[in-house]
Amino acid sequence: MQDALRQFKADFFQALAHPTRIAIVEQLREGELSAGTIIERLGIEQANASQHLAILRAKNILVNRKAGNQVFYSVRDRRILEILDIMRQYFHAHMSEVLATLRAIDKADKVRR
Amino acid sequence: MQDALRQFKADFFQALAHPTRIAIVEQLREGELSAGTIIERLGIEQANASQHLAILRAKNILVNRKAGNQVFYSVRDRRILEILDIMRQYFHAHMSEVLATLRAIDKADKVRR
DNA sequence: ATGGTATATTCCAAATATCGAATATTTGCA
DNA sequence: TGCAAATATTCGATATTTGGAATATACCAT
Repeated sequence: MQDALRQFKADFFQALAHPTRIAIVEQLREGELSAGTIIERLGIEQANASQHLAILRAKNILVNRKAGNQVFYSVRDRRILEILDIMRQYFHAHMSEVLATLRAIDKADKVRR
Repeated sequence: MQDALRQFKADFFQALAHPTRIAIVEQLREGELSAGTIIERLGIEQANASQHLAILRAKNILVNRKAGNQVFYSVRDRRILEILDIMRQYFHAHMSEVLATLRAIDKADKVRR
């Protein structure tokens, strides 16, 4: 049983373990948005967005509502947003590491060019 | 910059996206433990434990302290435990899915046998 | 019915994560 | 010094994740 709980938690974290999926959840902080709006705001590929949305749906982090042509997504449980809030405090407290991440990304960009 | 923050968050979630690593952090809830104690309590391979500990160290979720022969690990920031606490509320609220995970694991076990 | 718009799914290749076995490193002690 | 205990690292095989291209599906309007 303990194992199942841990697997459940691990699955949950795995679902959020991608910058695009974090970005999607953050976009939905204020309320539901259509898939198209999310794609537009994040500037990502349609297929890619749809795959990430499927993952978030499968883990029950998002729920969706069809309205005619469109599909509107929203965060199912506000505790998920609470977790992201704590995360924000957490990395404000450890800003130096965030900056290290930033520098690493910048360096990788330079290599790529 | 926004991207770096998201990458940082994603890395954090990724670090916790494994049942063994969740178990390790939970073991450390009450305070530091040696690597050997963690291995003993979880009943996992030494090499495997060491790899997971390395991941948690790399993401600064754990800190370690050498004392002679042994290495003691502890959770660096109690906000990490807060996040796990919220997770507990979260899956109590969604126990039916936890049970579904449990059943899925059970089923997989049966197939394996 | 036909075409257009919105979204989802499938397929494939590259990248990454995982595990156990073997090996290496560090430290304490005879 | 040399051996044993504790921990870390490397390596190779396998599994999972990821993104893009192509394709499929659902719904609406004409």
